[in-house]
Amino acid sequence: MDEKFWLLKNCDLFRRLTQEQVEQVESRSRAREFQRGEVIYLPSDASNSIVLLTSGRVKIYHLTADGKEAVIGLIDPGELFGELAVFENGPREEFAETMEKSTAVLIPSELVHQLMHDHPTVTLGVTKLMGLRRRRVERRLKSLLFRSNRERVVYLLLELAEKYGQFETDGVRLSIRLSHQEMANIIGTTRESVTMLLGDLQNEGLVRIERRRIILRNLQRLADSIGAEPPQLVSPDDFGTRLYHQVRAQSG
Amino acid sequence: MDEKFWLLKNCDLFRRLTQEQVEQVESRSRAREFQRGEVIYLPSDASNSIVLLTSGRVKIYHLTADGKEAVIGLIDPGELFGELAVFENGPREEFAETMEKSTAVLIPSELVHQLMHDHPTVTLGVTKLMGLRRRRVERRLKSLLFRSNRERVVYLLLELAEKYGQFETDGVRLSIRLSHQEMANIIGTTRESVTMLLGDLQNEGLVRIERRRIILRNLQRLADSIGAEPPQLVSPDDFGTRLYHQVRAQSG
DNA sequence: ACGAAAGTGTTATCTGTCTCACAGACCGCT
DNA sequence: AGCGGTCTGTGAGACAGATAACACTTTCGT
Repeated sequence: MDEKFWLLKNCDLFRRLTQEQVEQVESRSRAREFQRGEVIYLPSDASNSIVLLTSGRVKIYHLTADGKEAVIGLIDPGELFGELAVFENGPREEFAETMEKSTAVLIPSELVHQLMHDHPTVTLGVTKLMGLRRRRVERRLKSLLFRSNRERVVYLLLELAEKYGQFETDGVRLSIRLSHQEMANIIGTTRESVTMLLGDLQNEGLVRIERRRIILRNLQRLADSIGAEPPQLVSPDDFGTRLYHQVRAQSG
Repeated sequence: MDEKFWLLKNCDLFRRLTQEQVEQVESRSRAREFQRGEVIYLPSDASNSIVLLTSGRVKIYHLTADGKEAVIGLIDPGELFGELAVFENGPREEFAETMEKSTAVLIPSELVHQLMHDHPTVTLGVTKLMGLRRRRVERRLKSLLFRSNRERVVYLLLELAEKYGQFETDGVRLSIRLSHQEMANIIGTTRESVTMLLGDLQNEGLVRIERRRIILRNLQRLADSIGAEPPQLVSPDDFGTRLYHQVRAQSG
């Protein structure tokens, strides 16, 4: 079996399909490799397929009139994106761009449509996906409205910890590397402010930065400092990550 | 037939149900009237039902640590809300509060669950709803990140025009009345700034304000002034509004 | 391993927005 | 019609954050 589709078979959404249906999805989808910084789709594209990321990382963003990137979300291996295509086939509204070398499977939206029609679990899965992602965006919205830059940075760190945090002896290490500019694009501020604020947090002993890796020394104290709940860390062997490493082990 | 449920029968989501099923929904749901400013649910509530607004207007918001309302969205008659309850029955995250005297039907989420199971169209409807609302939030997010207060106000006006705008001889009138404070809570700024900026826009001839009603003199010019697309106005006889007036005519 | 490109750290200056404070307008009630 | 409460308008002062400009460091491709 083609290893490129390994993830497909095991993706939440398609797990319950019959062998036959999986083969149909495989045959009608195409896998593609993208270099770092390549655009997977852009706003003027007709949205006739949804995308499953199999390795790498993707950012979804809008471009403002003066050329700034307003990042809406990050996508990790095992996650679907561009799924609004299921309902509309007009142009999309956002950019999807790889942040590192990545591979993705493009699934025609008619196919998904058909699967949803035949297979209630698929529909349910899509609904759940939308719901979860919507909640994520709503949380982001609330953590930006009325918030100072410091609060935004801390929120971002906590949010990242939830998804990428790994417990270590001296705190929680974020297994993702973002440039200050990229962080600024997520929280709507400038690169300089991010630099300064991370410096402050380091001086206060709340975080430590070593070779562009961020370690949160004390999750609780960090959360307290902005009156938020400390996040529930997703265990490092969660679904997406597990698959990711398995696939890498196979292909490496 | 109980007039309170008239909307239920004709709501997008339930339109395709059998007579029997509609009756089931009716019998297991309860309609309630709320005064202006009443809270329909709050974050600590268990989310065991979803809500259909039949008249009035509701705001969905989060409360920040220092007591500010971060408004996530407005709900109009015919719209469902609190629908994330379908997936989780932990506590909710937001407040739902009426902005005027309203009536709403509370539908137990197990019931919706069951309907979704039996009736693929219902699932599809819920999915569509989630997707659309997510897109709305994402647009909001992008129109707040990196945006000055002026841009935010203009965005808000354009967004309101899309939903509440009615063509008149001298421009587009917004058929919704929001206080400056309420607008500020939507775009994450202060009441004073909204007052000033609306004043500016009026001086520039872009809007006119008469007795708390806002008229956008020139949609195109307004949109141009912040490098945005002028919105596609939903015709005033759209689904929700139409039903709203029908119901009011019946009960009046 | 080297050089170019990308990312970081830091400063001085300038500007938009928040805060606080108050006066006046309007609105809904009885 | 009148009154109380909620909204609107405006200004002065303080401050967070944007901007711009630069030196330094790290990373990555070949």
